[in-house]
Amino acid sequence: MTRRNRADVIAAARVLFAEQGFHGTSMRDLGKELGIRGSSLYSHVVSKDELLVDVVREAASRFQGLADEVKTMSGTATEKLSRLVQGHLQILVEDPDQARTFLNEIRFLPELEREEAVVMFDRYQETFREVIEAGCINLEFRSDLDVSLMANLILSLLNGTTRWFRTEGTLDTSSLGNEIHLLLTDGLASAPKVEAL
Amino acid sequence: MTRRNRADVIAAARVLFAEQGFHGTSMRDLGKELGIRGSSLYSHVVSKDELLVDVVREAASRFQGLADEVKTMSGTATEKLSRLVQGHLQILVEDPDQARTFLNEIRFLPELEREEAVVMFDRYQETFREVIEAGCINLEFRSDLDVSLMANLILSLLNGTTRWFRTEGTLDTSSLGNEIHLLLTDGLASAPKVEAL
DNA sequence: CCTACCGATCGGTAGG
DNA sequence: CCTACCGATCGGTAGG
Repeated sequence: MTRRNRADVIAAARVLFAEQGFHGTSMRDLGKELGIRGSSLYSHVVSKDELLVDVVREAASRFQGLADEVKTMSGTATEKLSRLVQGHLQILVEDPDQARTFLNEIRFLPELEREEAVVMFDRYQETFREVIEAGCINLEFRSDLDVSLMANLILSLLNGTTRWFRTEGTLDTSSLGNEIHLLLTDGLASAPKVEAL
Repeated sequence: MTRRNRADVIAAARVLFAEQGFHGTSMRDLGKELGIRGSSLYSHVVSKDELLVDVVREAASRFQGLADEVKTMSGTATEKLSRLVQGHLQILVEDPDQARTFLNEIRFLPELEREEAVVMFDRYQETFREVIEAGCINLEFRSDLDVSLMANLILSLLNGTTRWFRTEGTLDTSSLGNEIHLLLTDGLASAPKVEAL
């Protein structure tokens, strides 16, 4: 085994913060995961808090990237929503530990960084609101929708998948995305929709 | 101030476990919340674990109660789903701290109690599956639905509301329930549905 | 319900 | 990256 670097330490933090929580993980736990002493981590990192900050920031930047992509994308609101759903799921699935740490441990960040993360996530959520709003205006979606409520509901649904969706199962990620998008646009009900003119 | 009892200690645990997490809350924190020493809690409770067990069990029993109600209820699948949505939300809203502790801290239970809680929650989720399944069979819902996937998605959406829904806002709980039920059955899309014969 | 205390563990530092 | 160590805090007990 070669020497560990900062990236290794952050990788261990993603895993253990996701599994045991930030407060349930000690620096010695992280060291054990890497085969070194807890105190040795301080040659790579200045504090335990910093590790959480790093994991949350890398997740936030992924979400930001998706938002930027959708903002410059052409297509209907339905297509943009589909891309948001698929892209969001992809981020959750590509690194589930990073995603779970982001979702569950964000509240344990130092105040300044927590506020920063909250602002970032609201900017991200704003993209959802814009897409839904556009769909309401051009009548792809019901025009009486509570836009920010719907954004909250959609994100709740997507983020909740981290609690039970496993790529090892029979359903792959893009199929899950299709199912979710269909549920969001058409619902569970069986009657086929009449096409709007 | 009169002497505190076991119920007071559990009440404090609901609040602090929800806000700071199980591992982020010390017995001294709980004592401070009640205006007594941390060590004094041990005249009401045998361990810190026991507090988490109690909070999780009381939440689980509420969900079980809702499941029992719906199982003996008459009506269409759509009506039963609506009752599950409203009832589930009511439980989350009536004691948000209890609900958040149940949802987020369940993984920190001692193994035996954790498995017990997982079984309980699956029994509860089974009620959702039964209602969806019935709706698929009688064509209220699309007959090709992946039933257990839909149950997971619906519960993800409902449980996610604990992260942002506040009763102090403009939207009351039953209106939220109506919005969610409408989203689940009919989706976002604007075209009116053709009635099934 | 309190004081006084236990051994274990915490995040982190010094010095190599 | 290690050993040795710091003061603070942890869950919990004894004895009143």
